[in-house]
Amino acid sequence: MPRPQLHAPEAVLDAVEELLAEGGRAALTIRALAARAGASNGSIYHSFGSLEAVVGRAWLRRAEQFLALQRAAVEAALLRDDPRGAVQAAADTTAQLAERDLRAAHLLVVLQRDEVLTDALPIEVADRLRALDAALLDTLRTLARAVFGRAGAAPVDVITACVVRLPAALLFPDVRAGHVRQATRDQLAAAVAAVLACGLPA
Amino acid sequence: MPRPQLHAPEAVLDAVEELLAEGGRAALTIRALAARAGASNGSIYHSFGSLEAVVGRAWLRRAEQFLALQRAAVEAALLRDDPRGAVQAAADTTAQLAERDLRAAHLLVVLQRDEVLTDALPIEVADRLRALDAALLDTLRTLARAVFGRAGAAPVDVITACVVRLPAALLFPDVRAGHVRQATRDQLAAAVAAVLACGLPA
DNA sequence: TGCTTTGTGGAGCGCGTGCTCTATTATTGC
DNA sequence: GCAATAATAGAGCACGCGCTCCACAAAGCA
Repeated sequence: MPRPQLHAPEAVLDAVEELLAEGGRAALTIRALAARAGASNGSIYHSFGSLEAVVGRAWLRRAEQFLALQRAAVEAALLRDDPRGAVQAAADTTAQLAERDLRAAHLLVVLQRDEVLTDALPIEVADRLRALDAALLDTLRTLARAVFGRAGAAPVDVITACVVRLPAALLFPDVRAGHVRQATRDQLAAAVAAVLACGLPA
Repeated sequence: MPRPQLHAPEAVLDAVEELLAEGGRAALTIRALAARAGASNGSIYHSFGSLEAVVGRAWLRRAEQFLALQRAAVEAALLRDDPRGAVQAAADTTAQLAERDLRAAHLLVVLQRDEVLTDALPIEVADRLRALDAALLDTLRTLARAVFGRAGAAPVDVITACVVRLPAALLFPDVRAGHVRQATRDQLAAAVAAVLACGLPA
């Protein structure tokens, strides 16, 4: 048997989150990461292959956590036969995640998905990222069907506004500031209800 | 008299907008900018002093345009004694600007204010940026007074959600895609009305 | 026609980056 | 003990970056 692993990959991903929280994507360099994780760059390259792959895995870890939370909340509401409550719950997931694990929410807020899914990612990571895209789209379609009775482009777009864009606008600044205020969540709920009431474009 | 200027500074700022539209901030390098503007890097440094200064001036040009548009719309609505209409108009300003000059709106959407106001900016540019901050805050306070009767932190925060955060969430993706849809503007109007109706946090 | 002044062009400097490469170390199976 | 395996450390490479520097060009003034 070979030499055992000294630095757990999970610890490297934690260091990624620390650096991102402190200085954004620009502060996340191989050297800074190695120093923070107490490893060497050679070691990081041995286990991850590239910096993009490290970022991809860090994002993946949190995005999967987020989507699982969202999916559970949506399904619970749908079991209660409450489609609009499901949309509200889906929209509020970022706040939920921030409550449980602020650093996880912070990562997803600081790094846009498009900054993560680049051309040079290892196939396996890219595949899992695309699978997450599909899972989110599936949730959006489920919500569209539950609220509007169908899952075409227009209904899904309205749901996307409620579940993706509005939370990004209202919750993300709070997450960046380190605390999600109740007033913000109330504003979000009101805005989501209003956009849903707006209905489908003519 | 000295040698006359061969490359108009305005043309360089136009080139900035083109590069930002094509590849985001990462694509905006001195070399790319010089090539696009048909100038040399020496020439650009002679008239601007640094890349940050170029970006600052480009942003400034469009932000001043934006704020003038917003201010005019707000004042018109307030003259009609329509405070909530003034908030709606202020929120819709990005869409208005995109209609008149898509590239101007694009610049403001692609580049966040915080990415522009860095430490190393020339004093004059930094001062004008801070003056813009003050002007925006003034507009927000005016709206807060008109709607809520006072301009404390809480009322201003509600107005900020309506006029800054909601448009960023709903309109910016459309601007990036090159076209602001009417349905999106309707959603924004509904969301703004809902957040206003939500009132001040208890 | 110099002289001064200011804009222009582009070679090149120093630096930080992602990444590679290799010697070394730690572990297990024989 | 010794070979086999794989993780580790870190020097170093190539590259692109912002920026500097200076020789030169184009204009008005004497």
